[in-house]
Amino acid sequence: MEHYGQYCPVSRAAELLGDRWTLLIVRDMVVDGVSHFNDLSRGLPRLSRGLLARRLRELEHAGILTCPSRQAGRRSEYQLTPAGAALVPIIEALLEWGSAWAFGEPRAQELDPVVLMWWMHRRVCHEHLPEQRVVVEFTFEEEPGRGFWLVLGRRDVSVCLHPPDFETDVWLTTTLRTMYQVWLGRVSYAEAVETGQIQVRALPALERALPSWFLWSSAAVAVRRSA
Amino acid sequence: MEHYGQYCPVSRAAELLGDRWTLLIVRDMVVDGVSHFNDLSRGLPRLSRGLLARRLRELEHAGILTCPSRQAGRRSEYQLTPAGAALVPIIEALLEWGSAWAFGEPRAQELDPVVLMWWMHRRVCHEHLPEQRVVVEFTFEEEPGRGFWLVLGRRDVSVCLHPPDFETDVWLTTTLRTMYQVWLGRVSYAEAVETGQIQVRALPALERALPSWFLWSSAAVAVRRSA
DNA sequence: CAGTATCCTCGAGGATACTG
DNA sequence: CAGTATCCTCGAGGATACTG
Repeated sequence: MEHYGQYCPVSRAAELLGDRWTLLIVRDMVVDGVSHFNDLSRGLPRLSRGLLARRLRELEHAGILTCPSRQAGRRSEYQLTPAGAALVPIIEALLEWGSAWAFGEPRAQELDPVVLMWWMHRRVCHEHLPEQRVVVEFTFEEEPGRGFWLVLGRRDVSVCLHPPDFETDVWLTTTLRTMYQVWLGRVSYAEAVETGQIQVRALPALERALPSWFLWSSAAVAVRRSA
Repeated sequence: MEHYGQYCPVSRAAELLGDRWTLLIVRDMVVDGVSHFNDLSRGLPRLSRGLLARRLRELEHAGILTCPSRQAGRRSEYQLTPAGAALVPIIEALLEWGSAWAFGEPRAQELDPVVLMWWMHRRVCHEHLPEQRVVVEFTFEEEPGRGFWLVLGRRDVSVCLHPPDFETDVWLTTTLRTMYQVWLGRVSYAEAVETGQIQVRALPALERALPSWFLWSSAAVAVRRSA
């Protein structure tokens, strides 16, 4: 960002962090430990890959992250520097303020099923998963005729937008709106099931265990506190 | 700012606060209690008045400030709403991080004498001023042949860019660079005088009292801690 | 997988003049 | 004093195609 021309730590910080998308890239890295180009890109689908590459370069130049493994064709890994790790209080302050003063019902454009699946797959509690791989199929009423699958294994969790090679174990039907609200802690999963906002079909043991598999959003605590 | 399309409190906050200049307007209001259009404008000379007006409208629309006294030709006063007052932790987090990771020597373009005078006049300790009005004349070596005056009265403090109607009581000669460093607490006033970086000419009583007149920057504590 | 290069558009914001 | 209105420029960023 162009310099503000003010000898002040706040404006210096704003120069490095104020560009569009920059704080959301930092959020994903700081809060959820995302570190690969494609993982960042999939979580920020409205950010073009060209601009993501540029923002990462700018953050590197600002001393906020490094990419020691950068090499053509290699799976490069972005790591936060100490300056980057020190951004936690800024993200937390934005989270607290946003939860209290800028949050509410989701906008239509915010209800992206792929982003939600991508977020959920990042926040799975591997230790609570069954030994055997489980496949959860999501059907959202806003997207009829389309399915979304989470393939949950202890080693590896993946998102599928087409039927995976494995049989579905748990069928979950709800609205995108409800699933997002549960993700953010505005409605508890148990409550959504009780009130019929989420319908589950699975073996009873799996149905009972399901809520323990997900950690939900890291923002949920702040959102619930402000509710 | 255009929506990010993510149902997340951090991105919602970034949408409201991420536009260029917005955080600096908030800084001036939250930290120094600036509330009038022209006072904001004078502290942010690189922000055009048209854009300042627009940003204030956006902040009003975002529920961060109100302007109850708006009326043509009236001296309107912008006030922070509770949502605006709740921005303090965000500004503080930016200040701490900026002091630690984005601060250092001033850039040439940051050494604006008018902004410094304007900042200093906002942070005067009225109770410590003499009963009689005092005029301090600043000469900066980077701006030879030009003078800057602070007219310090218990009731009213003003900045003059031309010789005021009152006689100068204190002559202060230094570099803009030094004065900015003292303002931000990177160098103490006493130290700058001892080492000859600031030269003062005044009656001994006034010379002794002078350092008590100024509160220096609200950022000085954080800057000094990170030094 | 993780980008770069190129072309193109549109909107942010400056400059300037004007006003209740 | 505190803005608004108008015109104009330039650069941010999307789209697309390509690459070690």
